[in-house]
Amino acid sequence: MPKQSDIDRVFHALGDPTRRAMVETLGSGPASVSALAKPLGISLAAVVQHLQVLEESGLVTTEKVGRVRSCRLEPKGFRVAEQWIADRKSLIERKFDRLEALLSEEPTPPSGDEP
Amino acid sequence: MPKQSDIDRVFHALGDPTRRAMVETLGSGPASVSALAKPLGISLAAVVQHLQVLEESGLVTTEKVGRVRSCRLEPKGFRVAEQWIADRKSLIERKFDRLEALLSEEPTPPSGDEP
DNA sequence: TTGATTGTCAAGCCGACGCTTAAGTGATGG
DNA sequence: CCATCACTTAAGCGTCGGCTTGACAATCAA
Repeated sequence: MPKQSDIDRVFHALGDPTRRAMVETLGSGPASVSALAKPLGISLAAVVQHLQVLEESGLVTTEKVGRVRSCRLEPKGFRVAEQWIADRKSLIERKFDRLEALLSEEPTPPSGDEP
Repeated sequence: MPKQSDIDRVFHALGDPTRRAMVETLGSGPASVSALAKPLGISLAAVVQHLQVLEESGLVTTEKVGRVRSCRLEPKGFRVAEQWIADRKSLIERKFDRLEALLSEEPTPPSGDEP
């Protein structure tokens, strides 16, 4: 089970549109820092800062070979976010089910109480 | 398909730990503004501000009856976030599959090209 | 009506965050 | 070796976001 601080880090990381754009770029395969920077129109330094956040959140891993750092998506962080959302959704739907059961007043309810 | 601005709003809303705590509270059923404020230890005004963000993101709906505003989770916003994450994850896993295919050098590959 | 409850609005404070520039490091190519 | 490339680090700047306080509804109970 992921710790609270893991959840905090992942959602904080995904909260920024620039970082999400980087994640989307990485969706089509590993990329270097400058390749990530190009479509964003911001400085390399800014990208590096975002990468640090993404790495600490477990959404991205990087590996430096020679003078280029290669970045790729990491499933771990995504599972954390996915799980949290799935948990909330299941709660909503459980309520919905109960509501439906109440509203639909079936002709043959579990325990008939109509006249 | 959700618009970019929808995605922005949802992830921005979920990016704040206080708002996520509110969502978790609402997981066990609808609650009033002051009920939401109690476990957080912040002012009512702050909670109302967070509620505005949550409502604009489609994660929460509220309805005022009498002098109490009742807040509940709304599936719509969650689907937006879930979808975005699922999309990224599918990309990661697709890569993984291809990698496995390459690494495992099957004895009977789809199109044999060995000597 | 009076008073308490429940929430809303406006203003302002302040720390966190995203970004920039500038200077520095290490690998690579000629 | 020297220049270039691909980052990295540090410092600083401006804005945004979360929170508070205080004044102001609106509703309910006695």
